[in-house]
Amino acid sequence: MTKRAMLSKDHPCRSCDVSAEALCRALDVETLADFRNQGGRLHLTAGQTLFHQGDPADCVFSLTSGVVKLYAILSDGRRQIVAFLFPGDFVGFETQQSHGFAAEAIGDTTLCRVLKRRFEWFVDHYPALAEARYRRAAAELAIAQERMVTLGRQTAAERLAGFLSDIQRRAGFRGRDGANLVPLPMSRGDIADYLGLTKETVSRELTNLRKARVIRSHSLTLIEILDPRGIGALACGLAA
Amino acid sequence: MTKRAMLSKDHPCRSCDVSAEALCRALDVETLADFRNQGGRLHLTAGQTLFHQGDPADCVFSLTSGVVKLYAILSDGRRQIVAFLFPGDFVGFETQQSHGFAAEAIGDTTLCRVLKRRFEWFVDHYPALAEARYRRAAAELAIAQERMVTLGRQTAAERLAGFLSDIQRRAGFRGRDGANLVPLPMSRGDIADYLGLTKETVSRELTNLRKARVIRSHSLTLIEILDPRGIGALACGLAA
DNA sequence: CTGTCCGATTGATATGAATCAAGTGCATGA
DNA sequence: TCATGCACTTGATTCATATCAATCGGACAG
Repeated sequence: MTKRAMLSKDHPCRSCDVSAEALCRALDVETLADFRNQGGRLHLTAGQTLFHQGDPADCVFSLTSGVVKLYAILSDGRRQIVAFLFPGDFVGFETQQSHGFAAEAIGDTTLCRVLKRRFEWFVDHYPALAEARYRRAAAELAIAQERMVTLGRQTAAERLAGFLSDIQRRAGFRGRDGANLVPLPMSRGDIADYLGLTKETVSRELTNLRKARVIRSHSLTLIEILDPRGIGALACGLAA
Repeated sequence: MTKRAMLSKDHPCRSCDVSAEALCRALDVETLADFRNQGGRLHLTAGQTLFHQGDPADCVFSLTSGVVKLYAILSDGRRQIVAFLFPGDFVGFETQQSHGFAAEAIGDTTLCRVLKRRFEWFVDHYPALAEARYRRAAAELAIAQERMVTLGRQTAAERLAGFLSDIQRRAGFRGRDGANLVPLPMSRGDIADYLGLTKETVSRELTNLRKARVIRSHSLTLIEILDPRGIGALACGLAA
């Protein structure tokens, strides 16, 4: 690629269809050209691990397509999924030397990878990137604190309703008939480990929502929200 | 106070006995003098509210003495304490206009308060402060993620053991006889709402630890850890 | 001292979700 | 087309923790 192309609007990062919130959006075109030369693309298929708990944390990642789960495993096999990462999400806030959590792809996934040292050089030299990184960390913190409320004090039905709302907000889309569609690319077991429940309970609560005509299943991995109000009310713990 | 005093090692912020991790430590003496003029001290007594859920978030705070609880209340009264704040801790990472959580003093408390706009001016002009703020936010995020594991997947006994370890690390001290002392200034109900349990369960589990000779109570608000290994093993979910 | 109050403890019982145990149904390959 | 496997669903039962209900005990006022 010519230098001209690197600096143009045709720069590959500019055509990246990742969400507008991706950290690299904080960089202007010329900086982006430099930045891009630092990293590489990474493809993962379903079930492949990006890193394990305890691995050295020497890279940062930006998710461009697919979904990744971030999780901890306790000594006896209990698992807690700390976050599902969607396109535009960033991995690499940890200031420690090693990853406190494992990361694994759910389905095909593409990421941009940059050496953490290099990334930090950019952060030091481009205040807008530092600012964007801080804002993302603060936003993640707020999300994590909300999740404490869910995990500590909500019932199974409330957790699931909240989960569907969240996914709808982050990855939901409209069908051609205007249907409120929510993709569930992760397994019931993954949802359970995200919500602090078992897969059986997740399954049962989905059935309840279905029977209450609040949702409708198009397939195992695609549901439709028929009653957004109902979901919202449940998620807030307002309904009985 | 003379300008000379403001710039000297005798600057009041320098004699502040807050932990070395306080954000203001990122500022040098001269900057600190400017910074100090922006804010004020705030004293709260037991049970006083610093701010409510939904209040405008126009100030940031640094805790210099005492303990504060940060919590959410659901519509039916369920409560989740998201964090206990100790001296050196910072409040004000939220990027939203309003507080997502309420903050209330547990016992007598002193805080430094700075208008958020002013604080942000300092952040923009002193990269070391921006860096320190980011690192604190990232550290809080890691703590929050660990807490998801606790709240989602640990048993009552594990949660309590982990809690005692945490408090010991943050606020524990040695008795004159070398005893491993842990202050518990918050009520059993507060501990319960922090751990996603009830006060009765907290009380019972404390009794179990006492009977197992893992801890000893000096008073309601001061316990001694007799068997740190035991506590540690339980906290990790290693013991039966 | 003594009574009162309020948080903590302890006990009895209830319950939501986990666990254990079959099915069901869809996708995949022979 | 049919077997095979796997994830999901559904049902029966158990269990950890919540809830309900007495005490207990230290702090404090009178």
